[in-house]
Amino acid sequence: MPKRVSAPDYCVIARTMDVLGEQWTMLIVRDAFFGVRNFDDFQKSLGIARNVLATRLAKLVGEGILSRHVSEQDRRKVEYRLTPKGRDLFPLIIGLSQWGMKYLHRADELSPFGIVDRETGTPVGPVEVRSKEGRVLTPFDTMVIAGPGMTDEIRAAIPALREAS
Amino acid sequence: MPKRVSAPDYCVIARTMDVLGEQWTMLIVRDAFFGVRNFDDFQKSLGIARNVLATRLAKLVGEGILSRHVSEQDRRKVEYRLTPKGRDLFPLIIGLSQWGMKYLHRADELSPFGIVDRETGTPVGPVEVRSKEGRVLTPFDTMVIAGPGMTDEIRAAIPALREAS
DNA sequence: AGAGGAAAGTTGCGTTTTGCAACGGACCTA
DNA sequence: TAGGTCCGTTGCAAAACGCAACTTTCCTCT
Repeated sequence: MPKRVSAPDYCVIARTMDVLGEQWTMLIVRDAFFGVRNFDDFQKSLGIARNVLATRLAKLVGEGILSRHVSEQDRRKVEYRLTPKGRDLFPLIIGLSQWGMKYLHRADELSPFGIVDRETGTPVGPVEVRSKEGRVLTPFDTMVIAGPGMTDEIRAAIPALREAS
Repeated sequence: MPKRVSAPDYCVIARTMDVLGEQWTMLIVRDAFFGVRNFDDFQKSLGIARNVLATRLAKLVGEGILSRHVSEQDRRKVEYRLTPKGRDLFPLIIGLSQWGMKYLHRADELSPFGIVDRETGTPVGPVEVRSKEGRVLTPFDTMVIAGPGMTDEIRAAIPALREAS
């Protein structure tokens, strides 16, 4: 068991990173979205060390993001499939790919693949933050406010949040 | 210099994870969105080791996600601020927090803070994948298709993509 | 039934990264 | 000038990772 990287966990983002933030984890999830199911296919696709892959898959299964099924046809094979909880990572995977496409993709490169709306065949739209009414929001259009669980301890930890109290 | 974790980089998600996927990085970015600016504030807020924080900040600056400014008033202080490239991580940060809120937040817990639309004061809406026309898309509503840069090598690496060619 | 091979991990070992805490240099304040 | 603040750096121990060989279970072919 890897040591827990104890960032203060009053913020759900810190907890999320405890679950998803280890090396390789998001790439394994990406592969799962792309239809990869078996141990060896993950391993070959990623070039990850087998022991690390075993550890990561076990954690993802433990967290309920992947489920583990022994194949009926060939009981040597194990299938890892996204659970609903795992499928809810879809916007994050798409968001990562869009950010990377915008900033990490050289203009002269050709994309090896794309993710499209099955109905129209056109690429999915940009993942955005919106207001309840559907307006697209930038960071400047939002603010952090204290909730009912705010404590002095947390206020002390993130002085920048003071204004938000 | 940390060794590069060379996942095959034909996929922009892999490259993105090379930039953002190290431990602590997204938490540093989160803090930056929350208004944290200075070295010691990052360090105290996260409880991260100082040497690792120094390494991460240097990388984020090198990648153009944060910019580094020496304060005019007090030249000991250094300010790290999000660049436009960094601000474009907004949907990812919000997406992480929403996923965590849905799956990692106990029902009996009180939220210490929330992110709201500055105009209406209401929480931001869910980060979703949408079609060009605005329909919300699940993974089942989308598919992966081969692009102009698809090669046999890549097809071999991700057999599950075969159907997509 | 037996040989060969495929699939999913496991183990041992050397390298790399992280955590910790003390230290250093530059700068500000009194 | 003395003391304190802020941003890192350094040295060392502990943990995680990469590599590659190995084990186990099960399938296939003869």
